Amino acid sequence: MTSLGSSDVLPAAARLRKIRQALQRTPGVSVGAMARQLRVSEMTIRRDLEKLQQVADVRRTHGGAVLAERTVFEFSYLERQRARQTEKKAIAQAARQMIGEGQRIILDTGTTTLHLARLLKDVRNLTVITPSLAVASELQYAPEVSVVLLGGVIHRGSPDLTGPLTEHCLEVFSADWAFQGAEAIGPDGSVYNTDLQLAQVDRKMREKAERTCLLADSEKFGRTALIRGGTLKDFDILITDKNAPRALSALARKMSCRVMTV
Amino acid sequence: MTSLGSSDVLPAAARLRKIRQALQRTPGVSVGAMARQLRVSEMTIRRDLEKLQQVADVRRTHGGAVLAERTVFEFSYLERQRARQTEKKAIAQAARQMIGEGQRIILDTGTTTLHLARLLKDVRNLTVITPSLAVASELQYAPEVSVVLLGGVIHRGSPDLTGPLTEHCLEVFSADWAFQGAEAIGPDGSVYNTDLQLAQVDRKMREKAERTCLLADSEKFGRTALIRGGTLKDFDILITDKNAPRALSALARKMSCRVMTV
DNA sequence: GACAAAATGTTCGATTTTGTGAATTATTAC
DNA sequence: GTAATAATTCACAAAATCGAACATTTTGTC
Repeated sequence: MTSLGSSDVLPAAARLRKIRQALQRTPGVSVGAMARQLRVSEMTIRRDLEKLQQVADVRRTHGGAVLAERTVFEFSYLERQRARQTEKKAIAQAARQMIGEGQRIILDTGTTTLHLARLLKDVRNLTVITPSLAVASELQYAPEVSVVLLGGVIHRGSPDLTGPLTEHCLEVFSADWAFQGAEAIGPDGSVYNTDLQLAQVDRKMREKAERTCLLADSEKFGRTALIRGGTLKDFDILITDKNAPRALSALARKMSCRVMTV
Repeated sequence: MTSLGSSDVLPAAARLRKIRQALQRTPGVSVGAMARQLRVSEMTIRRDLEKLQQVADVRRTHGGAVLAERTVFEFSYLERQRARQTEKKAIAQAARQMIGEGQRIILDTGTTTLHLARLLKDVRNLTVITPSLAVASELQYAPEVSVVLLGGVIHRGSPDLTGPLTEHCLEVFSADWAFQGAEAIGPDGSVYNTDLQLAQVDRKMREKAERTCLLADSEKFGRTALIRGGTLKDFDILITDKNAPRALSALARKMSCRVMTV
């Protein structure tokens, strides 16, 4: 492949082109390989790569070079659980029914609320307030929906913003609904989060919404987690699935929280 | 010495990409398989995975690694930024020199500031406050940098947050530096933006920073744009490139704005 | 051909990356 | 629960790579 044409050294410009081509084919080139292939010293290749880095989308690395990354902005996170997708979708569907045109709603972080976000793309004149980059991303192109992203600190590997700034942002809003998930719901009706900051943000959200709704599939019941962020009393409605424990209805009623089962 | 075989050994960075690609194809990779496939020791793969976990959407597992779920914001505006790349990079480099460890800086929206963001990944103990999803995305995996995303409304097709909420968020901060771009700089030293909200947010940023710096390549001079957001008086330093007009220096001096040319 | 300028090659100490084996920790099987 | 097995981490030595300085070759110009 390299041996076509003259086996002599190439002019500099041609060498740069060859390096660039090689980069296009493979995920990266090594200084040594290029030097051998183009019959020049390694130092020359290094200087070439330095040059290419200046003028082209080539990035120098130890041992060689790679092509610069494409420019797509992505936030990534580890999906908590793929489990219970069906239940979560059904719960989201039920929540969707409660939202009307022109409303302002607060959508919390979580997989269930993310499902809900997907169902909101065609609600007319809707305002969605959220600390979740995933929710924001999901709705960014919905023409009828305006998305307000709350401020906050970005945590590595997590798709949501939390912290004092997030609470501070919420301060200025008032919404028709707040939809939240939970990590666990104890047998006494306590609602748990994994994280203190998250719990505080959640509390503030409930303050700022006229009505509040908790989305929790049946797996969440009877467990606990690190932070007790509130109780069922704090929610107007709880939406869950058919596998939720029997005792739940009575418990919720005592705490003046309506239960919807899907 | 280099003439030995080993023609298929990739530089480290390329290996990281291969691993990431493999991860994209299959739900997970094992340390052993990767080591065999890439002809390196398992220890090397472990170190690679550790690195990937730090800087990318990869999560380590016992025995291998998996890909974290991604949230993608895609914006098309980057296409036109090809122009003046070299100048913008050089300007960003100069700005980088002014930032020290442990500082808090505000980074505005724009392609030049995005270039600057790329140079900040290894600044220790840095806090970056920004309304730009692109900047936030760029720095989300920098282990030493904490990123505060300001709240605001997401506009379709634009990777940044603006509006009253953004200003409200800025209220609580105070920073060492504010770095901003501009759409145009008039012959009288007026600084122009394309958008009123952006201009207002910019003004607030300057209020909240001890020192302010304007990043503008020479193409911006002598033009105007929709909104007059401020003047060179509002900036302590202007960084530009060699092609900037001669008159600029005198003009800037009159407005007590230091000029750096790269 | 003679000269200067640019490009390339060489050498070498410093730095980064990699491999190895022992000690430690997690996972699995029982 | 415990033992057996696999994976991980740690520390250190070996190997590869880097870049600067200087030597050498090539190129362009008169």
